[in-house]
Amino acid sequence: MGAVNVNVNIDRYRLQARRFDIVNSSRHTVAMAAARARRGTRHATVVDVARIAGVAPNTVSRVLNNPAQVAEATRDRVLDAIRKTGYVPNLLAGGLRSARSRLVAAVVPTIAGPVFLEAIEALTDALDEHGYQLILGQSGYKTSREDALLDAIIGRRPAGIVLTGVMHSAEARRRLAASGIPIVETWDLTRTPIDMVVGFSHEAIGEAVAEFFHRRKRRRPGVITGDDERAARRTSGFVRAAARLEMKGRGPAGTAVKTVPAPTTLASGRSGLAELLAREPKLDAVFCSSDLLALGVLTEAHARGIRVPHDLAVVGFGNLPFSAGVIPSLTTVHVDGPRIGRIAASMVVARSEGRKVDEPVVDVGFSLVERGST
Amino acid sequence: MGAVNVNVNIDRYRLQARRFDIVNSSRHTVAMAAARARRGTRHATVVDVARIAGVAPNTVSRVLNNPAQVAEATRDRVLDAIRKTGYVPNLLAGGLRSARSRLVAAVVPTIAGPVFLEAIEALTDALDEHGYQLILGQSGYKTSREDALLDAIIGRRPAGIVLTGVMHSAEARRRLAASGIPIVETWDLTRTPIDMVVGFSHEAIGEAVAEFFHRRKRRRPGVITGDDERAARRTSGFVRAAARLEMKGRGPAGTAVKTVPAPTTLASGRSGLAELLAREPKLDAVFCSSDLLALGVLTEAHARGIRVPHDLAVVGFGNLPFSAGVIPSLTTVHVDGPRIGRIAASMVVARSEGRKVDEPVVDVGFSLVERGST
DNA sequence: ATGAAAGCGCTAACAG
DNA sequence: CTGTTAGCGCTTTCAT
Repeated sequence: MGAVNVNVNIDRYRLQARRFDIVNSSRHTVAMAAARARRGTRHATVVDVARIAGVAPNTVSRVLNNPAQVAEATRDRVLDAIRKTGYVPNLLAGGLRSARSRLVAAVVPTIAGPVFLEAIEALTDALDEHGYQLILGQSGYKTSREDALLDAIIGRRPAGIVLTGVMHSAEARRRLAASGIPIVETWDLTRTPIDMVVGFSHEAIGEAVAEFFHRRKRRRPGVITGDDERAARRTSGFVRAAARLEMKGRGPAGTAVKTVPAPTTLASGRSGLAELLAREPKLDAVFCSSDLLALGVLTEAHARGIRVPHDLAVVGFGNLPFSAGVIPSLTTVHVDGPRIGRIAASMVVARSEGRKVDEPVVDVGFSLVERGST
Repeated sequence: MGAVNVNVNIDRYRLQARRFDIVNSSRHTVAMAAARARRGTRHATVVDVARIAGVAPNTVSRVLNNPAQVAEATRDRVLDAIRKTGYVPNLLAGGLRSARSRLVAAVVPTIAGPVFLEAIEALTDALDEHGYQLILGQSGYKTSREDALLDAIIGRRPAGIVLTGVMHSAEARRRLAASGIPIVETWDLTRTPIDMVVGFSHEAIGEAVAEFFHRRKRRRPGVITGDDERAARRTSGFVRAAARLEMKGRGPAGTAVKTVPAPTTLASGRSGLAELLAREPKLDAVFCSSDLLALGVLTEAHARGIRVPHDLAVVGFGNLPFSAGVIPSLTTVHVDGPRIGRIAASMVVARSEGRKVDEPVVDVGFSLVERGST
C-alpha cells in the first residue's frame, strides 16, 4: 500500500506527498489500516480525491462548497475523482472545522401524537432543501430528561433548535438562551420568547369556538380537554369567553370542563361525554381538545341516541385525516402545521447563514372548519 | 502566530495551568475570541476545563467517557470544572476523532403516516438510553432524492441506518452495503437483506385475513388497498389465499381489488367501497390496507344502511388509536411497532459497540385483533 | 485560480 | 492513574 501511494503521490502531489508516505509507510499506515479494518469501513477522504485529481485537498473542498471559484477544467477533474472514489464528505469533520454543522434539532414531547407530524415533516423537507438535516429529540413529557436531552443536542452544535411546546424548566430555558444557538419555539405565542417564535394563540382559539357556539344559540357548553398546557389554555380562553357571553353549562358556575389524561384517546372522549352529561344533562355543545376526543364524543352520542348536531354540537381540534370523512363530519380547528415547519426552517437557515430574521415572531393563526357536527 | 504556537506547544501542559494565561494573553487569545465572536458563541472546550481542574485535556475526556479509570478526587475536580464552565462536549469533534458519531439515521417515506410513528418513537427513546441520537430522513416516495439523502446520511458517518420500506434503487442499496455502516431494514422481511432485518411478512398477513374471512363463512371478499409495495404484498397474499380457498368476489375471476393512491384517506375508503359494491353487489367482506380506509368503509356502509358486521365484515391494518373506539369497533391487524423500534436500536447499538448481533433477521409477527366489525 | 499551512475539539495510543 | 503526543478529515487563511 505504501509503495502504491508513493507512486501516485510523486506524480501528483509533488514533494509533500512523498514526504507524507515516507513518514507514514511504517507504523502509521499499518495503524491506520488497522483502525479502518476495526471499524469496518474505509471511506475515501479529501486527500484520496485530491491525489487522483492532481490538486490540493482544499481544492476538493472548494469544488464542493464553492464551485464558482474553481476553474471548470479543474472542477471536472475533481468531480471525476469524486465519482471514481465514491467519496462522500465527512460532515462531522467539515462541521467541526467550519463550526457549521448543518444540523437542526427538533424537540417534541412525543412524535407519536399526530399533531406535530405535519410540521415536522415540512421542517425536515425544507431543511433538506438547504442541505440541513434534522435530529429528533423527544422530551417525553418528563422534565427529568430535558437536561440530558439538552446536552445531547447542544453537543452536536446544531445550527438551530426547534422546540414544540416543551422546555419547561427555567434552567433549560436559561441554558438554551445562553448557548447562542438560534431557537425557534413553535405551536404557541409565548410572551417571553427565548428567541424566535412561530405559533398561534391557544386562548384565541378557545374564545373563537365559544363565540361560534354562542352564535349558533348554544347556551350550555362543555369542554373535554387533554391534560396538557396548551389545551388548558384553549380551555381557559373558551371558559372566559363563555362567561363573558353568559353561556352557562352546569348553571351559573360556568362551563362544565372534563380533563382527561394526555395523550387523548377516542375512549376518553366517550367517557368524557358521559361524565359531562351526568353533570349537565342539558349540555348542547362540546369543545374537545383533539379530534380524537371529538370522535369519541360523536361515537358516544351515537351510542346514546343523541343527535349531532341537533342535540349536541361538537368541535374538535387538529383537523386530522379522518375528521372530514366521519358521519357527521367534524367541525374542527385547523392549524397550518406545514407552514409552521417551513417558517421555522427558514428562520433557522437564515440565522445560520448570518442573515437577519426580520420577523422573529410569527402568528400563523388558525381557522374554524365548519362541518356537519355543528 | 507561528511563534505563539511554538510556545504553546513547547510548554504544552506541564506548566500550562500556570503559563497558559501569559502565553495566550497575546494574539492567540485575540484570534480565538475573534473566531468565537464571529460564530456568535463561546463554548468552553476540554482545554478550558482541564486548565481549571489542573489536569490534562484527555483526563477530562476520560471522566466523561470512562470515569472508572480516573481517581475519585481528580474526577470530582474535573466535574466541578465542568459545572463551572458549563462545558458541553462537542460531539462533532469527539465523533470525528473516535470515528463513533453516536448518530443513527432513520429513513422513512414520510413521517406523516401514522404507521411508523410508534416505531420511530421507540427507536428514538431506546437510542437515547444508550447516548445515541436519531437523525431523520424522509425519502418522500421519490427515488430521485434517495441519492442525495444517502449522501447526507453517509456523510454524518452514522453508527447505523434504519430503513423503513424504502431504498428502491439498486444503486442505493449497493452504496449502503458498500458503506460498511450497519443497516437495519424494518417493516418487512425481504429475501435479500442488505444487512439486518426486523419486520414481518405482509404476504402472511394477507393470507391470515383471507383465512379468517373464510372461517367466518364469507365467500365474496374484496380488498381496498393503498398504492404502495407492502400493501400490495398483503393484497397478493390475500388474493392467493382466497383463490386457494375458493372464495370468489366478482365471480370466479377472483377477489375484487380496488387500489387507491397513497397516502390512504377515509374518503378513499368510502369511494373504494362504493366502487367495490358496484362491481360485486354481494360483497360480504373487505380487507383494507389501513385502518383509515377501513373507517371510510365503515362510514360508507353506515351511510348506505349496510350492516357491519352482519352484511359486511371489515378488517383494517395498523390498529390506530381510534380503531378500538369506533362503532362498530374495528377488527384489524396489529403490528408491534415499538418492538420493531427497540430491536432495531439494540441491533445498531450492538454493532456499533463491536458486539455481534446473533439474530440479524427478526420476525416480530402480527396479530389479528378481532372486534365488532367482523 | 490554486496551493501550503494550520487547526477546529476531541480521544486513541503510548509512556510513565 | 495521568500526561504527552499525534491526528481524525475537513476548511480557513494566507500566500502566490
